[in-house]
Amino acid sequence: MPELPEVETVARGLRAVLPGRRIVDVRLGKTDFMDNPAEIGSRVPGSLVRAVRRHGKFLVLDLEHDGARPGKELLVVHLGMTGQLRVVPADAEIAPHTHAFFSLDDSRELRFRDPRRFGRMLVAAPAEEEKILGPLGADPTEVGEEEFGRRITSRRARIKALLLDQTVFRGMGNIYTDESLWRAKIHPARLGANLKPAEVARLYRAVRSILAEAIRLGGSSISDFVGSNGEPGEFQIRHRAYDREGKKCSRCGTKIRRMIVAGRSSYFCPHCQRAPRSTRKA
DNA sequence: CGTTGAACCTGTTTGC
DNA sequence: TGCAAACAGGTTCAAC
Repeated sequence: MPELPEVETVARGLRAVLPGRRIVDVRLGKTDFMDNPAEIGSRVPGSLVRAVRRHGKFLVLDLEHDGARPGKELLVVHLGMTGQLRVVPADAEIAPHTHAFFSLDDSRELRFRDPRRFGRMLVAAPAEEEKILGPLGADPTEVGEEEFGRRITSRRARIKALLLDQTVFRGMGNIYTDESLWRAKIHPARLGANLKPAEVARLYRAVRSILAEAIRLGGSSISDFVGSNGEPGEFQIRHRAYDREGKKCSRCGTKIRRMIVAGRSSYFCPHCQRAPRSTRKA
């Protein structure tokens, strides 16, 4: 669920409360989704949170130790499918599947909850950042139109696969990919290299406007997404394609269809988004 | 290069 | 009603 707008929502929420706070204690539950749980337990306590950043779907907390053993650390978190990061009073009830507790110096706690444990968490030295986040592609909210087009038209993979590929663009997931393709009137099975300039231009505008609006509305809450303050997002009410199989396209009235593209459920309007010859009929 | 399917794990929805 | 299958915002890896 957490795609770029949801992770951005969490990042903004954490940014409002964490910088300047000290993490005084760390307690861990299940740790099978952590790269180095023992290191998290030993290297995070005592650190000061300097900044909160988002890189694609990754969240990065810049930590700094002062005193006896000064140094910087990065706490890297990926929310996977069902991950949540929330700041709550230290005595708040513990929700099921809460696997990490970071006690703060203001009687509150940063908690990580993840029922499916598809998330990821690790602590790393700043020098390791490039190795971890370097492979990620361009941020779709910052990329220029020219580079956006180049990354698409230079490839013969399906546009859906390209938008989902985190080494092409970082942050898009199944929801925003379908919403963007619907708005741009492009079928998910089209090949990147076959998109015409006008289509690339439409897609560029669609991606950027969809992501911007989703961020503005705090992301999409399909079943359980909440921001760091526990508030759900509201963009799901604006969905025009995702999870709308059988419902009418809001542009033309044709029923939205679902098909598997790039291994993922893909929702599209068969009238507005014409299929390429390769997949037509069947 | 590009595609497909399975795996990771738990919870919810759907179908018979 | 009840149980099993299908499905879910993500990523990664093997096989073709």
